[in-house]
Amino acid sequence: MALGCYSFSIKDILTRGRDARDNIPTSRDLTELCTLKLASINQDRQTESRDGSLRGPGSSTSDCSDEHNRDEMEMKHIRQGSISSSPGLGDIRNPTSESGSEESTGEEAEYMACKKDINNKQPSLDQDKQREEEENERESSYSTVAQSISVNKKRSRAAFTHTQVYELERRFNLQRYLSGPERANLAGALKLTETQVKIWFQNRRYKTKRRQMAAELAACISSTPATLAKKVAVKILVRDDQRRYRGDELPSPPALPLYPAYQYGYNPYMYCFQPWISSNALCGGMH
DNA sequence: AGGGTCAAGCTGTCGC
DNA sequence: GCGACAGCTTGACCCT
Repeated sequence: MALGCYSFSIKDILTRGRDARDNIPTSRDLTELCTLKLASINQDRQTESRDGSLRGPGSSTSDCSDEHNRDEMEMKHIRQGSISSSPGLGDIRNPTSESGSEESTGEEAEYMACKKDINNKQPSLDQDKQREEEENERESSYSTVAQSISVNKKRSRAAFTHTQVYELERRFNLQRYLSGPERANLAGALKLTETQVKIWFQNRRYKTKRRQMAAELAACISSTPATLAKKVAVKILVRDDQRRYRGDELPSPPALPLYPAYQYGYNPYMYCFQPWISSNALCGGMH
């Protein structure tokens, strides 16, 4: 059955729309898409490295030394503030690290509330320097604000500075996985915690994967719906006014359970098509 | 108000 | 058992 090529779960139905929208590049995404292009080049090498020996590419011994040397050089540049387009890196401050804890706190929530106005007024990368100056001003008063306000348990989300994100993105383009020392170096240079760097890379990998899957799916569906529809195998029952099969040769519908998969305890919508299947497998499988 | 984004939370898996 | 990962989900923030 042709429709079997597209199996899906209820969960997919509920979330696919959002993922598809994720694939639509916003103005902010345009920058990311440029960097993703380079990232995809490195992906295979990183994936090979990751799947190769130890878990995690950064753990591979040969890569580790090279990457580590490069890492040291990068960190040296960062500490010297010599990286183009990222002025004032040495001034990077992070609210969570300022609070002395890896977890988000109520203090941070207060900080973020203060930060909100600035972020609204300074959305452009061109104004990064001015924004960071204002952030530094604000952060100097942050500690006193945090001390004076009772702890609010409401969960808050740390917003990394443009410079921090820039450096994270730049590093992500170089390598999708970081070893422990590399992560520690990067975290130290960006004034983030190792956990924050680790989580950022996890989220970034997942984001990239989601967009790739959505793009492949969209491209495949838009290019082949007619083809898929044509590839339904149908037995010719009558040709030239003559029956081609005897009655007992035809499968009787009641003999075929409607959803046989149910009998074996797995989702009938999931048995054929995985949404992350490659475009080759999806498009080429029917030819 | 509703939807998008994203850091962080949660769960299960895997290698050591 | 621990740490890192994937694959989501949650909740706060932001934009229109």
